[in-house]
Amino acid sequence: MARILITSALPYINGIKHLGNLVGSQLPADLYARYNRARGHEVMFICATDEHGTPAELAAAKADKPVADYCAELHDVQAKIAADFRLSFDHFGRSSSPQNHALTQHFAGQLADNGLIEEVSDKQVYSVADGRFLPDRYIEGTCPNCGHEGARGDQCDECTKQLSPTDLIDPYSTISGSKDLEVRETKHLFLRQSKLRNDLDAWISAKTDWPILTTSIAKKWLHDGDGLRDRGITRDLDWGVPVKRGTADWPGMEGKVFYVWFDAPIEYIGATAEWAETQGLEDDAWQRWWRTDKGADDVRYVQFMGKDNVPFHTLSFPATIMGSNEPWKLVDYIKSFNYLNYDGGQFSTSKGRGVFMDQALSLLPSDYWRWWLLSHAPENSDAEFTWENFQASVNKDLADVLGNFASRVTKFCRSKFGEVVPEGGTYGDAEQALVDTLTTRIKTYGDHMDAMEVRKSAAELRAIWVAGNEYLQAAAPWSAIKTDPEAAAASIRLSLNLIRLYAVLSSPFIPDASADLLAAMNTTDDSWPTDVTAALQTLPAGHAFTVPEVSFAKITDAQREEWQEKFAGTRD
RNA sequence: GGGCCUGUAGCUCAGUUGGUUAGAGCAGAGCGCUCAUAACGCUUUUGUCGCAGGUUCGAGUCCUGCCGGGCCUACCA
Repeated sequence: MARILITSALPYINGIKHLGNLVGSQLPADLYARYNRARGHEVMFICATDEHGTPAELAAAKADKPVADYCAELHDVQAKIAADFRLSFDHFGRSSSPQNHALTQHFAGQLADNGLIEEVSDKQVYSVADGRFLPDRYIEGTCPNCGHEGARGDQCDECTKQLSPTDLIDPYSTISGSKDLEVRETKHLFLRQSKLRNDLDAWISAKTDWPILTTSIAKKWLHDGDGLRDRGITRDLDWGVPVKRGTADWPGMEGKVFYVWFDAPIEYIGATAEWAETQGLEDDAWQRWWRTDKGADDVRYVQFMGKDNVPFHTLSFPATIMGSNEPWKLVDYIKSFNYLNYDGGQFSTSKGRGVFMDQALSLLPSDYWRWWLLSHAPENSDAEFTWENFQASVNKDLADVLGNFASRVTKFCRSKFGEVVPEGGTYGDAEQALVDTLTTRIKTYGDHMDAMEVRKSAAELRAIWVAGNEYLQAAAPWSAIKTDPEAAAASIRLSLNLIRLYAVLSSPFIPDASADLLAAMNTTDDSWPTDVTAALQTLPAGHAFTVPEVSFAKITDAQREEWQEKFAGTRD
């Protein structure tokens, strides 16, 4: 039994995430977590809300709530939706937790002790009306290059020129619209990750089995221009982890907090500590996942994230870990994803374009979304969600191939033998051929899942479902029943066991339907098949079952058109 | 501007270190079955592998150039 630590990139706190966010990190991480649990491994699956930073403060202000209250509320909202999507986190934490505060301050202290923190005085734009320093992109004005009037302080979208806020003509705050801006001097801590460049480069270069997407982004940052640059890790904000050097005050840093991108990945550790607390366990319970001197040596640590998160997970966070000079667990594998687009354009949180997690669940059960999203995961390039494709895929795969199989077998059995596994007959060549096919395919399925090849796993699972229909067609118990009832009984006995097997194999993708099928088969045996012949004898003759409800109702053309219309515009 | 990814059947995608007649699912066509959510099974049509050169006995695969799509470019997170 292996021990596997799985983290999903932290969803930001300022609202409900869309399907593109979901498929880029949380959902594939859940697939991997469920699969490894099913294989009998010890899994720690961690996620949390990322709660600090300017957008959180502004969202709270807009909602007219104290930021702490706002984050607490949105955390609960996100936790509820995650649970409804059957994301099986062992703990869904908060980056604002006391554990993360302490850990973040601890890491900063270690880094400072090791000469990896530098104090840098910088000039930043301060908005008097807003009473805060503004990140570059919260300042807009006229582009000095092309004259575009809506240029942001970091870049002009019109001519794509890189800008500094002070370059802008007639700059104003995008928060208040105020032009009462001034440049103020402010001091910040910088992580001297440039000093770790060679270590990081060697580490990344050794990861030859990582997705190209992951390593190419890391190498770009390592080698671009003068190489990896140092990074500011503090901000002038109220909401966040106060800057401290371990437990001691940090002279000159009063009133400042750590930058959200410094404390967010540390929350992977913090959330595991939160988990221990909620379980009433001591520190060693979480440290055995994270400290190689306390049992984490044999842990395999896998991270899931969208490509936008890759630089922080390949460089900044490892620099924090390495630079601490303490035996913290470094990531072993980073699975990164491209973006999912929506019907010809991008999903957009700010523009409310696309389908959001809560809306999705108001239309259909989570399994529909899980199946489509995972079987179309944007692994090699950006992928696109269209309602036509969604309808066609879900109807065919889930309703016709899998759902109908369970339906035709159980209903036939009920009408001919009653709701009990029939006895009699023996297995022959057709059954052996099926076993051989399944043995091969289940092995392939497992290999793809181990490799986190999400689309290929889905395709193989589907092929396993198809094998059942092929067998049934060849065995044709509806014909056999007339001349050789024993043969029909044997086919149906096998097919009923096949339903149970499908429920087990499918559970990482579609946990609710799998649970329903197991319940209908009146069994709690969800053990992963190692010997297919044995697995297909789990339900013995005489075992009672019930005909399951229709697992997957089809999406009608009318529904599809209605949803297409409904989500074409923007979210209220 | 620079870097990276990508372009394969009508659609969504596989194609290992270059090696025979380029594959899968869906859609289309034909046949079969009738237990089942008009579901299932079998058979089957379609490709100048973005374009143009080059290397090679041999290129979807390697090299160069061009065209199209996308992402990143360090103060959004």
